[in-house]
Amino acid sequence: MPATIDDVAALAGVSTATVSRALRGLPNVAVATREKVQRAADLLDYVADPAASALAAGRTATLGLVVPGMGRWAHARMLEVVQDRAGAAGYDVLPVTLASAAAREFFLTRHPFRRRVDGLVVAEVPLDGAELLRLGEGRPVAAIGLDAPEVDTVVADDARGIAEATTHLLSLGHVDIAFIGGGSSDARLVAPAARRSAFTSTLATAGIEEVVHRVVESQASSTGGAAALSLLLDEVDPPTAVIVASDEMALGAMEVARSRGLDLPGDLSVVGVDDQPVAQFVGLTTVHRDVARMAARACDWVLERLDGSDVPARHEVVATSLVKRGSTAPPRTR
Amino acid sequence: MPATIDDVAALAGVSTATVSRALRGLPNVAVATREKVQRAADLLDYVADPAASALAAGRTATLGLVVPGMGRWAHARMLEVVQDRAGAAGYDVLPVTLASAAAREFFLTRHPFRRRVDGLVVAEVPLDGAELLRLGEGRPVAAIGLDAPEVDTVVADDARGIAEATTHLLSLGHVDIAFIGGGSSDARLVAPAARRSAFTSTLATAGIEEVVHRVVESQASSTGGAAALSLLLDEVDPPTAVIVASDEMALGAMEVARSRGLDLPGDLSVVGVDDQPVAQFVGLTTVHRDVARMAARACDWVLERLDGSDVPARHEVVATSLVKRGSTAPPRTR
DNA sequence: GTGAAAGCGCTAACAA
DNA sequence: TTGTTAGCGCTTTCAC
Repeated sequence: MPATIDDVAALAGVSTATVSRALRGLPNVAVATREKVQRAADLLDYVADPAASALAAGRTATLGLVVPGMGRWAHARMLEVVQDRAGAAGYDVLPVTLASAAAREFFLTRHPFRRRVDGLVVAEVPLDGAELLRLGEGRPVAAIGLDAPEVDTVVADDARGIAEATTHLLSLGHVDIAFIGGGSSDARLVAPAARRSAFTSTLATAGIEEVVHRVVESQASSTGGAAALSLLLDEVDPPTAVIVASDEMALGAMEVARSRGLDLPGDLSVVGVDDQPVAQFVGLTTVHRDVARMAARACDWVLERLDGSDVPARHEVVATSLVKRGSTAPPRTR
Repeated sequence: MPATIDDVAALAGVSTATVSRALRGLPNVAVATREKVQRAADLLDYVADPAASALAAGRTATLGLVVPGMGRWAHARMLEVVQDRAGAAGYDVLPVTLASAAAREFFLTRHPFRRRVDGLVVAEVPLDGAELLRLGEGRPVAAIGLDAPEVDTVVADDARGIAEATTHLLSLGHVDIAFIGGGSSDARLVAPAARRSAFTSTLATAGIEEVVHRVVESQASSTGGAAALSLLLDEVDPPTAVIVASDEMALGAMEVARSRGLDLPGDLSVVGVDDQPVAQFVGLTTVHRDVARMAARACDWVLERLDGSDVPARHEVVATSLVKRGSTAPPRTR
């Protein structure tokens, strides 16, 4: 059996309260006492039982991270970042995957996070402000990619990035551009709608009357991207350029184009979103999103509130930028 | 304040012991009583405090997952799979990243998992049998990609896959083949050494005297792959084919080759390892590893032991297979 | 089938 | 500065 606080107290010749104070670095402990306790703890290889601490203190020292899954690079990266920041502050992070509406409903009604985490960051899971508050049950919540005045939020400036991408394609001379959305047209996610409207309004304000454009929706996976582009290529007059809602989808789209014998970027320019490491290595032009920064912000905000900060909800927009690579070029004149 | 077991007991008109039994589905509870308790719990939106349960029962209902990081696709996927299996059995999963030797040392000596998880799966973190046992402290441990007779292990048949890949290149007519390893030549990881020796011995037994080959080591990232290939291409007589220890590294290598004006696969054939989804979309020939299966096995084994099973340590080798795609072709005759 | 009661190992007043 | 003493909210014998 592992040593308990009583063992340490006995060995150090002090009370358990003193051991608790000394080991947690609380003030009002004599230096000599603290050292004595520390030695005893080391000797016994003592580690406080997190469950007992949590029960007594009412804090679990863990943060919840709610994501739609680990399949997308961005979400895995967010976990890394949150683990890092939270870990430095002494918190564990408990990730949870909420992919389906059923899973979300279960979480909202059965409260598996109740008394299990001290605060949570929710990333790109379609939940509105009221739902986030319900999820939080009084604990600090920060959301990534969601629009909720009630809690801290950080979102990427997707609109700006897509507008840039659209302008880029127009300036290359494309007049027939398509947009492939990431499926989840759920209004609670800010990115999908922002991207779509940035695309259409940029084309509209470009003032080029003869620009042809179309918007299709598909699943946010490489398969989804492939399927959507297939549809577009089947049309009588396929687009010469396409903006795709994520790098994963863009890769799927590129593969379909190649397998149909298209020359990239000659026959088709492709733009993605995220700028995951792979994008660089396949030469994909993409809208860079600072995923690490978003995750760090959200995590830090939760930590701050856990530390007693009680400011009104903050909302940050993180800049995006278009990274031009080889997957975009002027359209081949037919 | 959330409802406690006492609230439920009072509302249902029974003792807390009965509530505890009823809600956990234990036997020896009258049907009527169970329903009454369930109704009270629902009404009060009651959820048992995990900390209190853990303290009282001595079980945390959470599994630890130790990985070198979330950056590689394979590890993110393993987390997904373990979350899935463990979740179905009522366990949370607490992932922990152990990248540096310092972090491993900290974990081994400070026991942050003590009383925090009931069992753990360790994936591709360089730890030997004794260290795994230390980490486990009596709890069930399953390891992925490690060689430890003391605990359950599951490894991919990397040797087989690399041998197949090598044979494939030889049969295409390559006589100058290089191997780029994943850096961690740590003997506690089985894959690196297995791959290297499979490569060299396959070439040796091929009996082709004039085959030129070299082995270099680099970091297990796209940057690492790029750097290693750069070195090889700088040599007077660069290889016509290269086997790279992961898909990420392979992508980096491909990018370097292209940026030097090489035609792929004409001037250089590339083979990766893992077969992550992206590999398909960039047409990368690669050694498929059934990551999901390995994770599921490891997780299930831990769960079984938690369930009381006490069989001797099991060791499974999961088959690999070469997936041929466009990144490999006969060498261009110079 | 159900209840009473004794902890699980720690933290946090409150005293001293 | 340190010790005493209640709990924190459950689970689990052991009676009944």
